[in-house]
Amino acid sequence: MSAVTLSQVAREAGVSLATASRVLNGSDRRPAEHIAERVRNAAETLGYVANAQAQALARSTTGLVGLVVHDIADPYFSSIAKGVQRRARADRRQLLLAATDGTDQLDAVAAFAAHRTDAIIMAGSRRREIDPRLLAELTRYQKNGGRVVTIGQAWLEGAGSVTIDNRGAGAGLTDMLIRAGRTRFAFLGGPEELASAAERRAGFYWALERAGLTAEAELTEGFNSQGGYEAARGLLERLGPDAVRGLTVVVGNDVMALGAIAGFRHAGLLVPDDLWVAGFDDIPNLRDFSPGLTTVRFPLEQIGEAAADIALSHDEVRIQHVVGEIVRRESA
Amino acid sequence: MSAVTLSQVAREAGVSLATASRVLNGSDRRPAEHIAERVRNAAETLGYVANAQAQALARSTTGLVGLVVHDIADPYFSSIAKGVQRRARADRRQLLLAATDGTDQLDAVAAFAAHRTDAIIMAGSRRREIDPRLLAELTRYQKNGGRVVTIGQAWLEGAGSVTIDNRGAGAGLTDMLIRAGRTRFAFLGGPEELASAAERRAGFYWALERAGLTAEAELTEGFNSQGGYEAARGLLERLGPDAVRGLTVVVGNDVMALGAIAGFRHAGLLVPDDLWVAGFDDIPNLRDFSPGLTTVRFPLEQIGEAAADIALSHDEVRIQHVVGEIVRRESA
DNA sequence: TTGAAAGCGCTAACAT
DNA sequence: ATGTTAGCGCTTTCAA
Repeated sequence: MSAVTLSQVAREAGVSLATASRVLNGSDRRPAEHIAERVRNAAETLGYVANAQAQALARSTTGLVGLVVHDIADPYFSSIAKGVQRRARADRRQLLLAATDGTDQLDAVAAFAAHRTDAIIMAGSRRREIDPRLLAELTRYQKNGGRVVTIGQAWLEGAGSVTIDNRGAGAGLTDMLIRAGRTRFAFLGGPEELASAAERRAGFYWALERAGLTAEAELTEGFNSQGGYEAARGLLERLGPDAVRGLTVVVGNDVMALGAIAGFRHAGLLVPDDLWVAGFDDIPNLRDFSPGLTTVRFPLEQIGEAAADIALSHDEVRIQHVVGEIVRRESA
Repeated sequence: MSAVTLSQVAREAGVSLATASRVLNGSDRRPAEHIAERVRNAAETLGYVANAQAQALARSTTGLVGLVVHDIADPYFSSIAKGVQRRARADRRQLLLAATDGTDQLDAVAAFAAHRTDAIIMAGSRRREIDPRLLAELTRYQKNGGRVVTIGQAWLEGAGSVTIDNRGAGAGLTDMLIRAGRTRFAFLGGPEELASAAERRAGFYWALERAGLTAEAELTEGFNSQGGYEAARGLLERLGPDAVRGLTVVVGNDVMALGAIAGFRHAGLLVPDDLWVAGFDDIPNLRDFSPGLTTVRFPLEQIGEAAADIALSHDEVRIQHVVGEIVRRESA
């Protein structure tokens, strides 16, 4: 990575380092136009590309923002990432992306801290019990002037946040279904350590209880398509096809719900003919799916943008709350 | 972004800067264990986090790899990104991600060059006619020691590449369909400037021609779900529902194919009852889709990994060719 | 084995 | 308005 340096440009243009810096890399002081011209020409002919590392060192700010997601191939996270990216680019910031597959959030945060990102956005599924080392790392990062924004819940003191009303979504969705006349329910959820999974489940039970109903079954699997598939098969195994017929199955998220529908279908049960299924998020690929999945919409890209906005804003740390919107389609 | 510096650690430990550097941030020279211990303790109590920018400046290598995609929310690209990320992490590299929405690849590359990424992976849809400024920027980047890897086609001299056999896939898929007895075809494709779109289309026509067949229609729309939907509606408008019935519709990629199927469905035409549809890529969310989509599988995550592998490998630039595998499902 | 010191490329006081 | 120069935090050669 050798490259043309500023001083080479300065020499070529016959000006000082400082002048070259001023014309090439913004400054409030504007050198005379004829000299600026000379510098620009020199830069052009030499092929100068500013060294962001050196600038970062000198300016003590990197223009980097870090995003931690669980799985970038999951439409939930990739939609959020798209929003973050868009907002970051509007500010000419670069995005450092880490996909953690769940475990090594700590590594990712440490790497971001080392790279002195100006902000870190945590979209990774928050575990209910947060690794104290992760907490310590983030806290230190904040103490050093870094801004952190959490998506989902506001689980870090001093951090900005875009909170998602998972519990309300679970309750609202279930409630709507009950009012639509449904009485027989089951829940397929993700690991209870995932806060969002746990909250959606809690909302589900809260609505059920309020209506004097009880769930006929609950299964827990991975918070992904495969998990949904397995949960569906597990439900069938546990209850038998006859009992599953007529059930309204609330599933922890859309990706998992699609997997569950596939699982039921492979067992010969069709949604919405034999049973009903609903999910959460309203991920973009739902659009092409048939039957249309009843779900609770969270505007994922906007959530990403909002998180980036908080991360990049210079005023006080904000917490923004997002409430889902129930979208009724054919599946339930 | 103030933070504890190495010299603070060195002072605290009562050793020189050099020694502290050697124990904390790897080196072939290993200080005595008892002194290393002291340094590590000092770093721990002070909360030292190495400054990657400073290290980059001193070492003249950043440990960054840049990835340019078209749309990170598109499963094609997010799957590739997942593979790249995985491989990068195995090398403890950080991933700089840019989503370009098609146009500003140049900006993205310039930013990566400024950040002195060790490598740049271009997964963005390559336009047939490459912006000469983009070419110039990448060439300069290479001249300065940066490695670039292109995914799709090998369109940059001196760059590594994971090439995708789009033409072969188009021909193979169509050929298979013809041998299965299909005679009436249509093609729904993406913009002709996109190299992959154009190649798949070329393969389609090549196979058709060889069999003495001609396409009954061809439409071009956006290379995404929405484009597929519109193309389907357009096809219906052009040919009328009766002529569309019995058609085998080859679509430029899976995302677009799913959109097309939805478009047909909304018009009352069901796949595979009324017509057939096939796509390309075998994106992961196909798994839950019904009817199962006949497609040509390209191992997206592996392609990403391979690209990263070439980008990070120290030996000569490699070009790896990936041939698709036809996956026959219910849709065609 | 350990330390001193010269950079790495740039910015921003401070001088002129 | 332009130039000089002292860092920014770290690595690495060269001496000790």
